[in-house]
Amino acid sequence: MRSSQVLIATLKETPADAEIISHQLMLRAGLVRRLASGLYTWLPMGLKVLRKAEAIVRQEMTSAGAQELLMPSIQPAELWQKTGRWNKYGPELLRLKDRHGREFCYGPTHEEVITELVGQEVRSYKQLPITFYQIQTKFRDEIRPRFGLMRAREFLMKDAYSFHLDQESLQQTYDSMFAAYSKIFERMGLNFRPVQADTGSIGGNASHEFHVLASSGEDAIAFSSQSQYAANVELAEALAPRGKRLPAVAKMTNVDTPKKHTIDEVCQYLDIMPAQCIKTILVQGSEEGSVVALVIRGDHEINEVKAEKNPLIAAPLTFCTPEQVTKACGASIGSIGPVGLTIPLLVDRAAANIANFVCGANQNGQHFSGVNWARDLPEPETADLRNVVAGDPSPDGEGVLEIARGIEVGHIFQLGDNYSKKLNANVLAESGKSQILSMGCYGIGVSRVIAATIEQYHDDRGIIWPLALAPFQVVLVPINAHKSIRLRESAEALYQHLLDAGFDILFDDRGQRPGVAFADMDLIGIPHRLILGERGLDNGMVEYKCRADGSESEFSIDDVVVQLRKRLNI
RNA sequence: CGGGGCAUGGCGCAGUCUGGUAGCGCACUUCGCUGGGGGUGAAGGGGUCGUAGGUUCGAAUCCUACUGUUCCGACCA
Repeated sequence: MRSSQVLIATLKETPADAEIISHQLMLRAGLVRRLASGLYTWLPMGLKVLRKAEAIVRQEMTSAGAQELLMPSIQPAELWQKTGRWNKYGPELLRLKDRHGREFCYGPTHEEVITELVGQEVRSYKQLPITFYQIQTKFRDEIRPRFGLMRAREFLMKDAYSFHLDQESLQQTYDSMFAAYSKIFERMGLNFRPVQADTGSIGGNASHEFHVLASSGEDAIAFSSQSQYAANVELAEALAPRGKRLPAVAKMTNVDTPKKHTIDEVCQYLDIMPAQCIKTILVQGSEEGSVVALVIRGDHEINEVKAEKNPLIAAPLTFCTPEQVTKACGASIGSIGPVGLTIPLLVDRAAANIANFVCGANQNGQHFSGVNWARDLPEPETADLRNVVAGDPSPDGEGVLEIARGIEVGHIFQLGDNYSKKLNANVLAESGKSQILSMGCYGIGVSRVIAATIEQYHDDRGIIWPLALAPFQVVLVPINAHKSIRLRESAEALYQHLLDAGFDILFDDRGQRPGVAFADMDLIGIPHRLILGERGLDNGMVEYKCRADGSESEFSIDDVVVQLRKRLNI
């Protein structure tokens, strides 16, 4: 393609509202433009990239045996009412009415539609298992869209759904989707990790997320230094400490801690480490109006996902109001402790393992020190309530955990029969009886993958596309073509030659000054650059530069196809 | 939802405090010189100063309301 025929909408300056690097570079390279909060137009150059990502996804879905279809982006409320999600989904669901006053939503996901469809169209066990996928625009009315395309409201998603008679078949498709996802992200050239994940409100047996590793990632993932174990921190189990609790030597005493509320303040005031304190957090219990105390070590954090799974605790996890706190323990936030509490107490394994600790005294401005379980208060009921931290033992017993940041680009679930039951999706089984289908669902945030890729591959000049996602594989820049008919003709001929040889090539025929052309192409991130100038032409040579490592070389024009193929690894 | 910032040409910003009819850089158009990492000179085009009210002889500037947008928070014991 000729650059004079593609919109090259590069920006010299960084737009003020772009915070993270991928957002800045997508705007600067002219891949996208913002229309409204969380809504973006894909410009031609950006769309080329998006289509390449889509193509990879399509190929791997097809070879994993999934069939492509396309469902409407607008869905009737009725379907969502049947599964109960019309009420449950909350304000993220964009609801709308047509001219007759019928209610619809803009689909944030398509479980309802596909389940309904399969329930109608698939009648016999002989047609199973079956997997469908689509690449469709979704809309989720995020509380706070941010980071450009990373957390946009409208985004492009590949979603696949599989249908089965039994768990074994579901597991098989799940495994092949897992493999297909790995293949997809490998082909894109991404540094990624599959991790065990929480199934969230959807429920189900198994779930994995695929994360692109990047320091700007919104998720924390834990992985073992020695084994294959990897999990979202939301899920990663914090094992009980191996060592025995130290003996209770200190005497429990009441200490004044005026106006010291946070763990940090108390620790500084008493000159102790946060690990010697415990913090007590009051949350709503699962019974209406009840309150439960959660106890963790001072240097740890509550894991909401784990906590709300506890039968005593209300989901979603809700912290108590100041009034409830005062009523339950007689002190306000900052002075709560487990000693003498009459409400149910759940203690994290690590917090249960410390001795001679400091905690709130349930009296404002007072803490206890030298407190010990089984002496000053009963031996506690323990639970896993905290986020794992780096250095914790790996839950599989091998190695210790490390923590990294990740961008979630894919998520696969075993849904079971949650949706099929409610939408009555069943088939006749071999026995002649009708049977509810069991389901899996598999998503990839295609537009997010693009942003994640840029987070991983850029430098101070711009984007450095992995070959598989680059808008063009090669760019040909003629230098000073305006001055020389010979050069113009040679450049045209070379362009045609490379086109015929099957390269995905951009011919920069804009006639810009070399500096401008180079800067634009570096910003856009085309992996391989050929430069044709008078100098080289005299010797029948063309210059080559690699975007990723900056290496330069020169080779004969006659040899250019061979040389490029070598560098493109084809 | 709570708190803060911002809104002036396509982009980045100044001007607002102290009211007098809008400016800079980049980009864009034309012409010249130049031509291997965002060159240069000249001449141009482009702005209801977010919207609506109000104060005033006069409002980008002061007041009120609204809208948009963005950042932080919604893990706090």
